[in-house]
Amino acid sequence: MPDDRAYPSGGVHGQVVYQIGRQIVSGEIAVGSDLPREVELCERFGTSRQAIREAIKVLAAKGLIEPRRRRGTRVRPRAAWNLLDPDVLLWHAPDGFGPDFLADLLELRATIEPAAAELAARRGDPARLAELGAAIEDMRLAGLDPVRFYDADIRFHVGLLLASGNSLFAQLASPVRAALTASFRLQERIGGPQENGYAIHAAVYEAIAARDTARARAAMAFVIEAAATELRPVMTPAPESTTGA
Amino acid sequence: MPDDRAYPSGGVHGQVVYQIGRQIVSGEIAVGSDLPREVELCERFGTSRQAIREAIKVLAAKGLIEPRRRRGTRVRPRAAWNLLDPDVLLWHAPDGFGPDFLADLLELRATIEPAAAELAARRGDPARLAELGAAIEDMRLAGLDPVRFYDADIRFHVGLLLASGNSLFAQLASPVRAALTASFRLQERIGGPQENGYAIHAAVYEAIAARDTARARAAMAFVIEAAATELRPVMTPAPESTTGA
DNA sequence: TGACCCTAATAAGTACGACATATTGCGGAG
DNA sequence: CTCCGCAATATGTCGTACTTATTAGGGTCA
Repeated sequence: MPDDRAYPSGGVHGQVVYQIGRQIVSGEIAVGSDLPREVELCERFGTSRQAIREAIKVLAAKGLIEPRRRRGTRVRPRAAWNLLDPDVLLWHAPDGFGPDFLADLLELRATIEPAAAELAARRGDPARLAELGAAIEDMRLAGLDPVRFYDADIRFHVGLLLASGNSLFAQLASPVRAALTASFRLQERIGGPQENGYAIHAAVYEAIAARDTARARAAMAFVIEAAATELRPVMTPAPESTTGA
Repeated sequence: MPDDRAYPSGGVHGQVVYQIGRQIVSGEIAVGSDLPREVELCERFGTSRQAIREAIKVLAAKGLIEPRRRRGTRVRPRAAWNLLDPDVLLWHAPDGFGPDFLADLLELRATIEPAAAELAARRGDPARLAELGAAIEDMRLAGLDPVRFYDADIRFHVGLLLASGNSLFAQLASPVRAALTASFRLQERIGGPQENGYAIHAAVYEAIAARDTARARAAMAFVIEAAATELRPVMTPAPESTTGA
């Protein structure tokens, strides 16, 4: 699982970043409310003010909070959060994202990934395309084994963004990975991977390998549409649990 | 200029974040190389280690550097940088992005903005659409005044992303704004705004206001294509200056 | 009574000094 | 020549003291 997130990480301040970050993203600390004072956080976490301050600076760098003199440190509105930041996305995961955010993620995928497929078909680096082919082959070998299938699936979709040759598309690997992970968890409730999963992905790869830009785009759009169709009935019931492990 | 960046900001540590961030992004501190030791940075900036450490944590949170015990703090490969982070983008601006990165930005715009136009046409909040209309009207009034035109232009494109109703599309306001700002600077070399600028933007707005999704998408794609066509001759000569203000 | 200014309290910002800990490279023993 | 262990190094953590911006509240004057 080649992740790019940095928090949670070893070290005291990293733990604090994760704890507070999770509490904010999960809504436990409400948007617009004030964090406890630094000294109070020191007592709560049993750490020095140095560690607390470093954690606050990290969270502020990701747009979650805004420290100000005398007023204290306030949680910024969600629109100000760096939602595409790998860490911020990761902190969403335990709560399952929620139907609205998942829908946004799917729309982003439906927009980006077909374009990425087209670019990869047009100018994709052969080495990258080989990795895509390997991922497809692993999907075939995985059969109905969910773990192997999902792993190969992620490798394919992320690899596609890298193969697009666009550094900004590559940045969207985190949200795509997050969306896939969340989708897997939902799909498991209705019984494992789709039977046609391998076939529709292979169609994308073959179009890219054949340098057929239009077909690559269309095939990829179909993959996303299939995922959206499958998820639609599952994601409508909004989950209420905030205590989920 | 409604910005969402946080650095440069008041305060000592904010200055350090900006200085080092700029040096890394501009290449003055090479990728893969080590930053000076914290104590040495203290002397150089004339600050305490506290401020230096907070700055390092902020830059690490944005993926630029990776501190490690005993080894020191190393500049991470560019692929690890959070290129969509508003601050990281802003730190690119003084160097003019460079042709490759600008091309990536344009591809991102060409992918995202037509989709955003379609979504805005489908379900855009009337209040947001009104803002779009106001921006269009300002573009008309601006005539050939570059400053007014560019301001309205940015308001239109950013407003469109907000009107899409997708929180992740909204996150891409920063890169879009960055791309527009960079484009303006290049276009000025070949003589101000395009004459048909207002007309092609107005076409997008009218399609959205008429809730015509297909026309909105097509009109927006045309706007981006026009911008790309106009920039193509200007952005090929790679700028050499790193000393820019 | 109401508006205004000044003061004091507050919480983040900065600074300095010390120690802890992980990691790497070097040198000696086998 | 290999391997083990020690020492050097740079970040990580801690504690305390002081500074500064900001705001709330009280007191004064019109």
